[in-house]
Amino acid sequence: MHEVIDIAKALGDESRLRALLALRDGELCLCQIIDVIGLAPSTVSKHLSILHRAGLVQRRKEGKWHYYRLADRDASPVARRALRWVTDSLSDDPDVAADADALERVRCTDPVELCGCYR
Amino acid sequence: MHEVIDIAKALGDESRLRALLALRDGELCLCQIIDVIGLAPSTVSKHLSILHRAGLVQRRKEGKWHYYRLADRDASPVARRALRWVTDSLSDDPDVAADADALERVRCTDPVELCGCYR
DNA sequence: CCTACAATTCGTTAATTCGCGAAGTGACGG
DNA sequence: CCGTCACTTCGCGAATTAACGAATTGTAGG
Repeated sequence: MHEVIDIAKALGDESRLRALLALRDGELCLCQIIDVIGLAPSTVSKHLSILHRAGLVQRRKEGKWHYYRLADRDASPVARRALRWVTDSLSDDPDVAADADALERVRCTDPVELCGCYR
Repeated sequence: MHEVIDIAKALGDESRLRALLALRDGELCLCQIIDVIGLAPSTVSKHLSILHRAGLVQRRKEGKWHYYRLADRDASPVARRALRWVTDSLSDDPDVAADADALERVRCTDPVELCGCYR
């Protein structure tokens, strides 16, 4: 019961949905997500940690960068199904499409250069 | 996007999940749901209206009774899928099973007698 | 009519949540 | 070491939400 509640709560926020959908095409460093979402680093970090605790997202540290990706394969059946629900439901969403455009630009940028989310 | 958010928010609450699952086996009058959930009538009414606005539940008035049922067939594809997600995910949940037991007793009671939720 | 009853709406309070900036961690590069 | 950078944790206000009881709506029976 609580797993479902945690997942549903995690999905009940626009910023978190946008972050999730941004991860649809592969893992991202937090600063890239910050760039797409456009909120304060601490805020985005918290959102991702909520998604992580709900089992929707996995993290990987590499040096000072923290990479996030959809849990997908490693997720529980309940989480995996929730993930498919949101990604399918929002595949044609205009906001998600706009984020995808922004992401494309972000992906073409040198990661080191990109992490100017603090500047 | 907003449909997904409304649905996810509606599902991110224990009382609402319990109410939804109680409707799994067919429509119920509000007072029956109140009896199962065990919260104040005004609170349960509000929960059901949230589920209704999210498109997860439908209402039907008959005299002074208001019956609720899962939207299922009449729901949008997004809502229908969410409904299947929760009902499947919680099919073995102990709390839901306990509510189902309570419901069985409720269903065997004369509806007129049962609506003593205010007494 | 008038009362009783099912349900909803309203107003309030307590708890949770979202956002931020400031301070703290931990890794890398001089 | 020391500073810098990426990120997280902490602590705070503002906004949202869950719960209740009181008041309101609407239907059915005396």
